[in-house]
Amino acid sequence: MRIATWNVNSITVRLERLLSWLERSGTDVLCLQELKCGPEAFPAEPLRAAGYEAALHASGRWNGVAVLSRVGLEAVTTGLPGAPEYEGVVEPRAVGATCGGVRVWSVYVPNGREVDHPHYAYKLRWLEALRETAAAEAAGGAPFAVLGDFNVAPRDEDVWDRAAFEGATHVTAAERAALDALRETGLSEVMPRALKYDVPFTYWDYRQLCFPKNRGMRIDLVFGNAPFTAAVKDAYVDREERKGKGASDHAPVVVDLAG
DNA sequence: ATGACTTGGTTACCAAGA
Repeated sequence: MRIATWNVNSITVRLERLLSWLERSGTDVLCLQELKCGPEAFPAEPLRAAGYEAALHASGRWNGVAVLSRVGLEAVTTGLPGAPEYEGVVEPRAVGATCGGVRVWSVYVPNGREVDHPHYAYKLRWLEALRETAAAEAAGGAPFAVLGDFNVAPRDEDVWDRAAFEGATHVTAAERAALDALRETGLSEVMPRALKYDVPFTYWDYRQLCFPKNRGMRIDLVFGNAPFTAAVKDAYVDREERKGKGASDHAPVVVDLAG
C-alpha cells in the first residue's frame, strides 16, 4: 500500500496536478492539507471518477484537510477531539479515517507566525491536542499514523540555514518538545529518502528562487506506531512535483507499506 | 529593502503562508 501526505496549497488550483500525480504515483491513500476551499467547492466528483473516496474537513478560504482513499474509507473523525480555538473558531486542521486497515490522520498544524504571537501559543496547544488523540489511538496492534504539515523542523539540519531561523518559529525547543511528546505516545518518525541532496526537504518558499537554490525545510512529517513503521518498505520526498509552473510550495512525502 | 510569490476574498488591495 502506498500512503502519502501533501500540502497542495489550494486543491482548486492544483486539481489537474493532483489527479495527474495520483495516477502517476499510484498512491492508494493521500492525506491533503491546505485545501483552501469550502465543502461546496471540494472536487469530490473528479476524485471519485479517479477511484478515490474522500473524508473532508474544510470551511473556506484557509486551512482544510482531507484523506483520499481507493482502498476503503471508514470510521471518519472530522476534527481533532479537544482541538483549541483560535480567535473563537475551531479551524479545520485534522481529519482521521481508517483505510484498508490502516488508521491515518491528516493534520495541518498551525503555523505559529512569530514566537511572541498568540498563534504560536495556539500552535503548542494544538500539538498537545494532537498528542492526546495519538495517545488514545496509537496503542494496540493495528497500524496507525499521523501524516501532514507539522510546521516544525525536527532537527537543525531540517532547515537550509539554521542561522536564518534564529528567533523564528518552526525550530524552537518548545515546538520540538511537542514532537518529542508525540513520540512518547508510541510513535516514531518515518524518515524519507531524499531524491536529490542530503536532507529530504518538503517545502521551499515560492520567493527568491528558493527551490532552485534548495533553500528548503523539512516540515511535512510522518509519525507511525510500531505496527505501521514495521511495515514500511520505503519512504521518499517526491521533489519532482515541486518543479515547474503551477506547483505547490510543498512536495509530497510518500510511504510504501508491505501488504 | 520590514519585499522579492501565490492564494482566495471584504479585489484593482489585503491577509496569510513559513
